[in-house]
Amino acid sequence: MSTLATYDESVKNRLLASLPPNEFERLIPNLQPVSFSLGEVVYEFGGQLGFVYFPTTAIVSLLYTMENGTSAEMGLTGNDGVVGIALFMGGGTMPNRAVVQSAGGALRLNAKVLQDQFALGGAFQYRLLRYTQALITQISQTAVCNRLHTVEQQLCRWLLLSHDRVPADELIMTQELIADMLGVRREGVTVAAGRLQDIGAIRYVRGHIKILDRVILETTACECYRVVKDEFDRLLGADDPSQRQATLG
Amino acid sequence: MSTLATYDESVKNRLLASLPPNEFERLIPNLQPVSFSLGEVVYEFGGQLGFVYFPTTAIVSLLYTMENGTSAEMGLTGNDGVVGIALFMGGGTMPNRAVVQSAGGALRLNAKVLQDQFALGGAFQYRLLRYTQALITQISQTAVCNRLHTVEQQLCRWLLLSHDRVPADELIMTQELIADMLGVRREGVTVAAGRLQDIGAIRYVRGHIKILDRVILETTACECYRVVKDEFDRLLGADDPSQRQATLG
DNA sequence: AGTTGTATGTGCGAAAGGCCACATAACGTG
DNA sequence: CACGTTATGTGGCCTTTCGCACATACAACT
Repeated sequence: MSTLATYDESVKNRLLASLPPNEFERLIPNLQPVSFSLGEVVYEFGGQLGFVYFPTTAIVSLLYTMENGTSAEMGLTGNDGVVGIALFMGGGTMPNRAVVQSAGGALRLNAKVLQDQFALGGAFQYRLLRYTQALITQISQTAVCNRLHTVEQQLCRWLLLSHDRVPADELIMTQELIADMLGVRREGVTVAAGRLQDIGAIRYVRGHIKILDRVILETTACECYRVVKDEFDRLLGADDPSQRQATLG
Repeated sequence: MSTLATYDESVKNRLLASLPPNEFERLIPNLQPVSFSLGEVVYEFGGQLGFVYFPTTAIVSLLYTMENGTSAEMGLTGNDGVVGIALFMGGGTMPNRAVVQSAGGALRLNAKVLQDQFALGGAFQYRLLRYTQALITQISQTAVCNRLHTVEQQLCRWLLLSHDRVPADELIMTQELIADMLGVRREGVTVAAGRLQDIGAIRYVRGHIKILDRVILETTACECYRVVKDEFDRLLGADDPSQRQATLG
């Protein structure tokens, strides 16, 4: 019934693309391309997941929502990772929501297949766990950033993280939504974005943000962006599966 | 050379105690009891770990330190978990520090043995990953809490989390150190702690904090404490390894 | 072209928390 | 028991952010 994913589509997700050929090809017949629209909810607080998703062009935000309705973003997953880590970590559900922050495609993988492949302990397991560790770093740094840095710094960090995960220089995102992500007021974002526009780092019109100068953004951002970026590069970049024995036949 | 851990000591760590007898007994000969003093650094930013540690009576804080020296706590590990997840998650190092927040004992396990046992994919792997997921929840909730809640609420959350992990009603901890953990000023803690003392929740004298009334603390705390507590109970409480196939012979 | 909805800009007062300076109080040590 | 050290208490001033109210501006559709 469902369309099968092609090789070309599957390599767009860097986690999948980093797998050795035999594991990669074993997965392809189980991957189904899906399309996410802006604002779509991938999973809800405590909701059981039937699939994990490997974004190709979509970006998904992990959001925590408080009882009083305020929310904040913990992390971002793009074509570098996977949404739904609770399925292989063993908990089944997570106490947060995953919302599509940038429309695009993803490849979904059935939970049962995922768990079977994970249990084999090969490069797939290794990659999934390393990605999870990178995600932990991102969440941690977000926590610190929330505590210690200004809205402007956080906005820069957020713009850079998002920009890293889309192919274009334009982000489709209103200031209102960014405010929700950062857990601040919309007005605070307006003011900070206005400053960034004044110094020529970005230009924005009604929900369309153009990244003009990454260098300015990087110098205006707090160190948090770089720490997260470096750790992602370290953990997901150079492929060195020899660091761990492959228990694969 | 090193003393071996006894059965009685090993069951004091709940993660170890939850293992089926065959896996538990296989680990015991590899566990060495160690003793941590207050303030001792278990591992540094980026430092290679030779061991993981299963606290029995000690409590270990995971701290992020900024370039300007300010720091904040991401999570807390007591006898419910393990310190050094980077060793089985595959990254080797983590960009944070682990500091002993409450002196006490732990059991250490050699990295190589850990990885070999982890690769077997049995209940041990299952438990370690579930604990890691619980830790992710704790870190995430800390992030949100930092963003949205008052120092007083955070102090309550912190006192409750710490109290859950020690056998006594007294915490050995100065307000200065608590301020570092929460990423706030020492004076802010003084004021908040003063209020909690006024309403009869705690009593403190020079680094000795007595928990007098948990109910008051729980009502004064934000929801964050309960969310984390519930998730820990769900993930680490009832033992149901049948949710995942044991690939053990 | 006008209307409507959504997005953004701006200006207050209030609150929380940061930074600084210093006062008090407990404890240990000689 | 005098002293220095460490821990806690307090106040004053400043910055950041919040919360609210409302002004403007762009975009799409009739």
